[in-house]
Amino acid sequence: MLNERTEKVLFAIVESFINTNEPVGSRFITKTYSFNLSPATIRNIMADLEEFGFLAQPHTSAGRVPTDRGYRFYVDCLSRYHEAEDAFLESFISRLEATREDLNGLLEGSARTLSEHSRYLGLAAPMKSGRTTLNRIELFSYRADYIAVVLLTDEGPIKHKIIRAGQRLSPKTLRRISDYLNQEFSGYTVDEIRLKLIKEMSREKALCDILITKAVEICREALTFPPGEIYVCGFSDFIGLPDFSSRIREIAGAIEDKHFMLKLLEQVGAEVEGPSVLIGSENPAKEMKDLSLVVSTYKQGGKIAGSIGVIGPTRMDYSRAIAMVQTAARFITEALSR
Amino acid sequence: MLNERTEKVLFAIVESFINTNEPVGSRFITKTYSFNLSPATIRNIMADLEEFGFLAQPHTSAGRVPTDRGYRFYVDCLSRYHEAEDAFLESFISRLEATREDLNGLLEGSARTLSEHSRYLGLAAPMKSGRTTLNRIELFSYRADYIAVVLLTDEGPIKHKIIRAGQRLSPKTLRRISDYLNQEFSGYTVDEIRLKLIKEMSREKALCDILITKAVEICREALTFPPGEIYVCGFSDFIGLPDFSSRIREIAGAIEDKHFMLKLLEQVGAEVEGPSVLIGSENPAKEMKDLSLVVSTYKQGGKIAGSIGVIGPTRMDYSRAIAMVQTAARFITEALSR
DNA sequence: TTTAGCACTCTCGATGCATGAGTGCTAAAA
DNA sequence: TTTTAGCACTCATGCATCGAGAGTGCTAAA
Repeated sequence: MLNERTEKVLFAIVESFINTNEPVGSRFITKTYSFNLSPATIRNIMADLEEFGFLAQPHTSAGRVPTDRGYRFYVDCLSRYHEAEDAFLESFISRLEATREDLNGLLEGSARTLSEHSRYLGLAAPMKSGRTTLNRIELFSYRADYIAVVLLTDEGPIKHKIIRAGQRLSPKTLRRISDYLNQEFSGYTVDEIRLKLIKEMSREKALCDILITKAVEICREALTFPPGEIYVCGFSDFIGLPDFSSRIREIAGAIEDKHFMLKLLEQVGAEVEGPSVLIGSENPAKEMKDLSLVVSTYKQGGKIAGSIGVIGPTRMDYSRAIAMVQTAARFITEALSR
Repeated sequence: MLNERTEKVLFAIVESFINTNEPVGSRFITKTYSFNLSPATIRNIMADLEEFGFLAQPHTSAGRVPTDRGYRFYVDCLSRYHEAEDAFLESFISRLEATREDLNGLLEGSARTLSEHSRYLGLAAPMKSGRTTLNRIELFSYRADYIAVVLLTDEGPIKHKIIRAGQRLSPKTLRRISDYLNQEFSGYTVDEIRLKLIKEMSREKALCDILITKAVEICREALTFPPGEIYVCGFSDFIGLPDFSSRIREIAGAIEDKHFMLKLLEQVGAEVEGPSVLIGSENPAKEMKDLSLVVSTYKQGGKIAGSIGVIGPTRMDYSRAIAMVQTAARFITEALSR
């Protein structure tokens, strides 16, 4: 559909726009790149590219600006001949290393590193809690009639919750309850446990064992998680980008909404292996219509354990962003598997 | 210094500016309030107020705008004859009630309620972790050579941390270590424990008890907390306020910096009882120079346990804000003491 | 097929001008 | 002595105009 020369020009235009954030004109291209073509020729090519929907003009007599389709072409090109600037990645990785020792902070640290190096928004989130595997569950009595439930998951992050017991339970009872829960449920994912709980409830009725009833009850309540964690870093740099200004409010709202962000990450990263890129209107949510998203999943024990990525303006530096997200994902995967 | 009429005019001007966010002129005042004075008289009064530093003019022929000193006067007036609109507070309190059941989410819920009702930034933070009282400490082995430490505090929030043990410890050893730690340290504040640890370290050397050595080591590491929690809600509404636009970047940066915010809350709320108000340049930090802060502390068991408040533009609705912060603080205090 | 040349379009910044809101001052009224 | 009416003055704002500059599309020549 496009000959090689046309592709090169398109690539150059997208690249220029990413760097300058100004509509790029025909003369600029001839000066900056050595195609050995006159501006007039470039103009002809540009007209073609506009016709095909890769470029757009903000107004007559302005230069051209990439459309989402233009970016898409650019990104697809990148993945071919892109090995990323090693020198840069070096510093990025060494910064990531700092987060390794602290399993708690691994995700947050990665998100922060990502945002600091890209100046976009850094994101990290473990998979929907339903898929995490329960490693251990512990119960302590707390205050008069509360129970503190601590869930250790295989994926690293601990979750805790304080729930109301309704009555005072002796340490011994608690221990027996937690022993029972551990024996029954550890090693299963939260989703599986939910299923088992339902079965358990019918069996329990037959047994009429008050201890088990209590245990099941506690477990049920402990598994109703709050929104779920997500780490979002780099807000201030991101919000200061000249690209939005007008829509700041709306965008800030979307970013602040953790449910929204989690859903987004989940939808995008769910099944794909490497980093995937969503450009502008390719995004499922309209709040994101002039933002782009680069996400990758990380794994643990062969299973997808969560996702990590960046959000930037559509004219983001995809080359770097992709390299960074990929590196970060590999890094986390590796850190988790030690 | 100011006669009663002058004070009333000043009050009216500040109030008008808070409502309209426009420099207020003499005619506007005569129309809106019934002082039965001509614009000319109001102008004279305004000139006096400007001379005293309560008002300022953005430029000749603009109306007057309150200075920080003007706001200060206004706020001091408020505290005299202000009981707040009960109808509004009613809905606020009922919204707060929803957060009561969940001790985990109490602070976050309050911050969110605060921000939703004020449209400013809602803040909540427990006191510097040094002052929290350790209720219980629990250890589990996790993975090969990690230990998950769970600290239950009297104040409600649980803290957890995963630390590297350096070697595999049997459940039995762990239990003995945690028994020892609980026996020695529960009931003390984190600061006190740090002190005790130092003493312990010298004693331990004498005893040469490898178990105690290990215990002390673990405890030391577990007590080095990350930044500390702070809940900040309502970013998007706040950032959308017309007052900043230009300084968004700087302000967003300050807000995102948790260390900064914690320090701010601590400095301000530290010792005072009721809600305290810092207006514009009264703030210790220059990033906050055209923001105002309304903070109050909440208590638990008679001790100050943390602070809660809102941040808004200097022209914020102080009357409402103060009432809300006060109510929220009382609410939390009450919820914690049940 | 490429390119030079040219007319055309549109943005952007500067300039000038009228308008209106608001002030300060002065002198008269209360 | 205090209040007010009147008036001259200031300044931001909006609007229209204008020229410069950047960039385009088209045509005709290379």
